[in-house]
Amino acid sequence: MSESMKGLKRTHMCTDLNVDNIEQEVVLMGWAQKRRDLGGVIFVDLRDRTGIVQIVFDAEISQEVFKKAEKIRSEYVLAVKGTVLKRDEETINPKLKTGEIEVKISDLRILSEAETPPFYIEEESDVNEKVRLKYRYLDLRRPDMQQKIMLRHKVSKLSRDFFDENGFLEIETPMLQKSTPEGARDYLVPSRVHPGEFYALPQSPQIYKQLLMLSGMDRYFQIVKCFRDEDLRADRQPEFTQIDVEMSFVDVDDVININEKLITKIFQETKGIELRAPFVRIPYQQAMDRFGSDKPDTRFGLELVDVSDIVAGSGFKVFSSVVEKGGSVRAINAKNSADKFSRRDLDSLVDYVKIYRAKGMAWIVVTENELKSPITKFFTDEEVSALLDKTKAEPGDILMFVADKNEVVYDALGHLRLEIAKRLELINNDEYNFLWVTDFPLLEYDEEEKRYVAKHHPFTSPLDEDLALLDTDPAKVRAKAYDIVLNGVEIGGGSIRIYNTELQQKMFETLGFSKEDAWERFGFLMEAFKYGTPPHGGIAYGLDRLVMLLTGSDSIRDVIAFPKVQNASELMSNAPSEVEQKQLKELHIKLD
RNA sequence: GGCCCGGUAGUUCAGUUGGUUAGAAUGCCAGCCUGUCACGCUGGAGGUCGAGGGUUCGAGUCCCUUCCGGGUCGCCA
Repeated sequence: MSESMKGLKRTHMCTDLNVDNIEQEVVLMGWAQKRRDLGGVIFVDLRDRTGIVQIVFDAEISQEVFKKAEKIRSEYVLAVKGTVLKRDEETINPKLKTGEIEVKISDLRILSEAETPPFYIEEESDVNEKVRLKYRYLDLRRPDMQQKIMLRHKVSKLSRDFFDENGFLEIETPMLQKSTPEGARDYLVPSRVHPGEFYALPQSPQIYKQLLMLSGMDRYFQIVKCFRDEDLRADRQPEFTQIDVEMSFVDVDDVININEKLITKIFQETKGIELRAPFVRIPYQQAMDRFGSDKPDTRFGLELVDVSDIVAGSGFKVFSSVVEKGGSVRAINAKNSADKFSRRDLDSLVDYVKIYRAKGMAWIVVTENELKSPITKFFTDEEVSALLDKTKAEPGDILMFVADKNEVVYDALGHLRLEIAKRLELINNDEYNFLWVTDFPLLEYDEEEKRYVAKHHPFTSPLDEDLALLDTDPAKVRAKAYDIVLNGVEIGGGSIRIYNTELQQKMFETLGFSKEDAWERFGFLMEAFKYGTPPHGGIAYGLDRLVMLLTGSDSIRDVIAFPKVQNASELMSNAPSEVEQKQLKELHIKLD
């Protein structure tokens, strides 16, 4: 049975009502959260996206309405007309925003009945995510999910308003574009009219936004879906949303300044948090040396200490040989952890660093009277005291060492640092530490491909002072690239771009492209640069990650209305799926 | 592709060394109940123990394969 809502027009959302509405006749529409039938009186919690209000059915008002109210079950959709009443002092519910009032109902329509949902619609539901995602439309009825989605809207809206006020134009760029196999895997879209040819879904609107600068649009932004066909993580979805930004006639400081204003505004207006700008800037190399990561969480210490010079000539071959081969030995001083980490805990930390390819982890437990350690016996007294000195070790501390190629040492200790902080509960969840990591390397050497690849992307400009190194020592060239990091999460990244044909071509050469190959793939861009290109640069934010952090969620799935699961499928609709032979034939595709 | 964790009523979970008819809470259904808001009381229904195979007199429990979900390494210009 489903009744018409004809003649009834909603006057208020559920939690619009308060003591100012007393005696008013109102019409509400929403879902029955819960029915409490006491025999002669029935209470129903009526819910919409604003929250809950209690409605009351009394047999004395109308037998007919009362009979109908007895049929109400969870998640029935109701339209009700009634009078707002003040609750008696002893029946006020302080847990509800509308707890001081209730609505006595004179007319009820059951607009839609509902099967019993597979899980109860409530805040902080502990239901398995598998079930939640299969019934995502029900999951999204839960108040905490609705708040997340509403906050996401607010961040989008604030961004749009901010960019509009600052002279940016929102311009759409193509979803079907040319595949450029540098970087992540593309999602490919077959062309029906060009047999054997494919479009790619954008990994980012990078080239188009640069061309928009060349077109004189001056300032661009777009809140835009991007696609990468790579394995998923808690903070990685195959389709995700970027706040994409590009500006003309700017250098690094200009981009950073305006973005600090954006972030400050978002935090002010969503969380009421007053951030202090300018944010800290840390050059990439310093970030690696101090935190072992290019996205450091600076809410706690535990910084890395390089002890290579102390152990280089020591009798401990594991350490000295690593230094000889150009690697390093670095340590973290876990302050005051000696009574918190048992031998077994240390063993588990040794296993932990092995995830990141470290071969092991040495440790020294410093106590009032002695050093407990499997390695101190290999060092002279002078070496040991130099180690304690440099790491500022005091009784109660534990020193943890990893020796390897720099890359491995950074990775292992960078993650170990986070793990120790987690275990020692050093992280304050109410703190929001923003910082910029700057001066990224332009290139990194890819052992597999035996060539340099762009660390950011191939359109990134080198630092002016490093330009000459491009010929002599490409690995040393730093880029005008910057990431914005919040509490150890990279929420955005960008760069100042190359804006002339020669440098762009040289960049492709350095990346090992033949001239023909570069022109075949990116010729339209280099051709465009010939026609008068303003210096330009920009940034792109991961909107999902930003909202994840703003809402305190553990996964970006919680801030995306209809996310994919780990194998990139969608549990509700069961996408992807096989298609009909006829469709394949039209697309000139034969399956292997 | 690798490693780790999980899958038992609708839901959240328990299930001992392999041993009777697989339990609890909650939800659901029915009846009663005029001030509840985790309403209460009485009664009831509800299970392919993810799937397939194996070991065994006997498997939710042990073994193999496989599917599904989560985390993570690789990967993510």
